[in-house]
Amino acid sequence: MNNIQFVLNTDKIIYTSVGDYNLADTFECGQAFRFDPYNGGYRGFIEKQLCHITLQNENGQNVPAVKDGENATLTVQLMHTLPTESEAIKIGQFLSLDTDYTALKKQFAENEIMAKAIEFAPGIRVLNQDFFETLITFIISQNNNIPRIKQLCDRISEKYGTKVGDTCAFPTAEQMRCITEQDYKDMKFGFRAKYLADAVAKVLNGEVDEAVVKSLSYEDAQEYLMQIKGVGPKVADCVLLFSCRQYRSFPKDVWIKKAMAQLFPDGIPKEIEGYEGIAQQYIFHYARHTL
DNA sequence: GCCCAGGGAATCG
DNA sequence: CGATTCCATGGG
Repeated sequence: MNNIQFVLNTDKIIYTSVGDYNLADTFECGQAFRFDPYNGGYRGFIEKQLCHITLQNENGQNVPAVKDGENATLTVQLMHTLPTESEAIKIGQFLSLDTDYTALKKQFAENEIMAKAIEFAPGIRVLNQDFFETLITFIISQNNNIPRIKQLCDRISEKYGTKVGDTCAFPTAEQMRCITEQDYKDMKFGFRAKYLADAVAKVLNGEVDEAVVKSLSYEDAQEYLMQIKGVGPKVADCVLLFSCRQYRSFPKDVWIKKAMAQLFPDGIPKEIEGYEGIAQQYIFHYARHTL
């Protein structure tokens, strides 16, 4: 892991020496559901704080993406509070600024097909999101499409989350304690209603504990999460990849199954071993836009 | 009306 | 075991 370099500037955190980052590819590739384009960048909650994220090139101009080797900056403006140093580090970790993607992609690209997938969206980063939010949003994601997943996540945030400015944070487990199965059905969550109720209950009573999940091996963590009704291998893999840094977790949705059969009929290439989850994001994006 | 969506549980052979 | 089938909802 790399050091995260940053400067604190009253209401902003400016991360320096950033390369290889595309905001749209990162925030709209289906790993996060509550970030939206805003004022030349993206806006959403990181560590419960409403953040405005922008990228600047070497001349300080706002840009949607920067390439490998470009000496760019990434600015996170906290919209309603002032940042501390420890928050800056956590936010940098959320944005995956502590992982050397240039080196990872060089390794992946030794495989020809991976090289093509990477070329299609080289600026994707796998975010390190909040555990509970990731668990709930990916239970919502099952047999569902991305626009409607976003809509349902927004709906539950507006009704139960903390209001901040003109938007709302995703609710905490405690804020979701009062929601009944019937409430979820009334909010059009359909057959996922009982799954959501079970997940919230198990987090609240400690049967599912974030610290335990993060202490377990990949296999044990996946099995542990699957004690929740409505959490199977795919949802568990998403939680482990997008909120627990289990980079060998490899979520297999309908797109990936299609893509793997077509692009990698002989199975997972050796070049991505140990980091299948990160490689998966390039393949997912490539498959969704070209197959 | 049909099909599908970042799946999983229940059921069946 | 693996393979169907059903589950709610909304968009195309």
